[in-house]
Amino acid sequence: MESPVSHAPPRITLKDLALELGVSTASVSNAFNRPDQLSPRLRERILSEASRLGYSGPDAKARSLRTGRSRIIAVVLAETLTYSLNDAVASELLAGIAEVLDTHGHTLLLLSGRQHVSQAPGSANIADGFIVYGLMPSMKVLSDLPAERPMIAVDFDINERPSVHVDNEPASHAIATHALASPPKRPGIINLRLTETPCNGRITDEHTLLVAGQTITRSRLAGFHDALEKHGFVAANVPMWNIEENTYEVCAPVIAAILDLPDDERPDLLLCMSDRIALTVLTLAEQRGIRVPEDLRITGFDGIAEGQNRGPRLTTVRQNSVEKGRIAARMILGLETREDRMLHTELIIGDTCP
Amino acid sequence: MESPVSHAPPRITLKDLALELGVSTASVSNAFNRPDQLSPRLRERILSEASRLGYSGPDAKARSLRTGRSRIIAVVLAETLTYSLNDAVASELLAGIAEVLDTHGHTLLLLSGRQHVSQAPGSANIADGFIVYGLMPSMKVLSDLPAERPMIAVDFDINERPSVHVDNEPASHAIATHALASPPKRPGIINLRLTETPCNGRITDEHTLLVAGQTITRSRLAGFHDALEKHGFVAANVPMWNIEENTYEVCAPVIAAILDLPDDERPDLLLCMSDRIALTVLTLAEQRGIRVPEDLRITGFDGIAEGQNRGPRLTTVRQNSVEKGRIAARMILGLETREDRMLHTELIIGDTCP
DNA sequence: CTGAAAGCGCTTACAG
DNA sequence: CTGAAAGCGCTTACAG
Repeated sequence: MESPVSHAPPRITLKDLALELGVSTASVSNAFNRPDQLSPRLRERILSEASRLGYSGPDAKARSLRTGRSRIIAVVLAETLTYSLNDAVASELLAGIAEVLDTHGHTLLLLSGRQHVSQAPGSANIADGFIVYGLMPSMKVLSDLPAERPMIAVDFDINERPSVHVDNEPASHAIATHALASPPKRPGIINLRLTETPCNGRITDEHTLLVAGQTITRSRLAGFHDALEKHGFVAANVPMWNIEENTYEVCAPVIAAILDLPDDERPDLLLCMSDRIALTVLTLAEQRGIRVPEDLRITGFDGIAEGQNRGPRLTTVRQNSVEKGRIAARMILGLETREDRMLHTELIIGDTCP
Repeated sequence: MESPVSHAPPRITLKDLALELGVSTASVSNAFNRPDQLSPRLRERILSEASRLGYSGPDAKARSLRTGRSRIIAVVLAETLTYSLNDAVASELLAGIAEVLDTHGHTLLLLSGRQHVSQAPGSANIADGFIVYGLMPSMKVLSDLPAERPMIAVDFDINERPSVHVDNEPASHAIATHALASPPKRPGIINLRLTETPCNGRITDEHTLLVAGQTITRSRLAGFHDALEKHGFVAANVPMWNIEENTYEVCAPVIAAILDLPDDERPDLLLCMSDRIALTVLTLAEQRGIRVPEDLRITGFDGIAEGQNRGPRLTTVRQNSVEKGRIAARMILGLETREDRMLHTELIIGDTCP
């Protein structure tokens, strides 16, 4: 803190410190890493001298090379970091991961599957393990990671690697069943990233959907469709829209177009694949004087705080993203057996679809 | 990807690869790092053999030791990671930082000033530079960081280090002036982390406030007080409450107590130091049938999306947290001169205090 | 409890 | 364009 930002920083090393003190480098190392390997007296002397000379402990680069471990766990996010950091669900996942890593002396490195192009060799392989969140735009990102280190997939699958999921299909089946208990005239579905090629708007026959098993949104759709069929609707006839990115800005135009349909075409129930989508529907409906739930019922998915700490409260399905993160982190650290996990969700009946 | 999680991973090194190919280690290194240092033919041969043998590039631990640079920038957050990741303002800052780092081939390591206790030597000093966000609970966190590497303070100050701020005092002066243009009967202020000892509720004479210059909320308070005095109020008589953590859960009880005051004691204008606080006031007011803005006017601070993409829209001051992050990141990378910066804010007149 | 020594896996002048 | 060699700063058996 004291030292100014100088051009020739007198970087002091463990060896310098040992020399200065007239002890071996082993003792200095032990003073920092294994207190039981030397006398408290000597340890004290070493630490105080270190502090005096501005030596703040062994260099992490050298230590990680020597020990083969960095105590860093990387989280690889399918989306851009900018998006992920501002998405409530991703943030909760990261919070759960960070909580466990922190408790166990590890730190969190953020990587994106949508990096800037060039990206030379990359510092990714400094990490001791990888938690991969969401369907990667390219599998190359993953194959560049060192295969011998542990890797956990969250919300999608990687060959031979354990994954952590929530029960997407039962969850969306449950919420759709709840919504359909009082029959809508014109149900509609707003999907999230479900088409093979980008589509931000109505899904038509032109579009190919991602294959089941590839994305969780396909499972959510299956749950909706099954419930619709059971309630006498022909699933294929229920209109669907697609949203490319789970942000207000990207959702808004698609939803505006839906809400601006003539009264006799406008859906009176919208099953949304995320709370972000549902909240955007809610805001735009309020702006238009469309009454929720009288004229339009809305359901979400995720159970984020923003949908609950407000009025009207969102009817949704809560997934415990924090716990998802904790489990993934514990598996990476070897505190929990590395095997596929499936978390349960909880139906929350709010005001937007009582 | 193929290889199973085995117990004895046949970790291959650059040297092994060189041996296998019958070339020098320098050539292999150059194949990955400096394409111009060898023939395209040889480079191709090296890369394809590497790929065949499952060598995914030079080990980052060794490279960072050798070069002295890790291409990792650490962000040290004053709050817990769990809190910071779920806070909109912190997330925007991180997004701005990540955007710039990503563009320039760097990655982001998250550290917290409120770590788990023991935390041995720590991997913090693996980073090439440090962006420190918010007043640290203890300065020890900072003095443990290597002093010779660049460090930027955001939203607070560190001796001898450049800082990035927004114009807190003018901003809160401006929004208070706007609010006071139509005179309230009973104005009140809800502060954020302003007391020396924790206080979640009404601030009384018992409490000592943090010193000016130590925290941005003190500057915000100065702006409020100055505007109040100019409008004929005795600042010292305006009731103040304090919130310990900028989350709905922590805000709610304090705000509930304020709103449940008898009608003739309840403030009719609440100047809040964050949008999170203001939004919580809004939600709890709606639940109680208190009309906003007729019975109660509310102002926020930050300009987060959640306060704007909804109805009624929050009246607030927008700070560009993303840009704050971008600037800090550019300074750390040496893309911008390392000097104190002050960003301007923008008054947003929403529906909660027209 | 201490000290001398090897080596983690790279990159980079340097000489050819 | 290529190859031999030094060394980044540590930790860890190992012998004393």
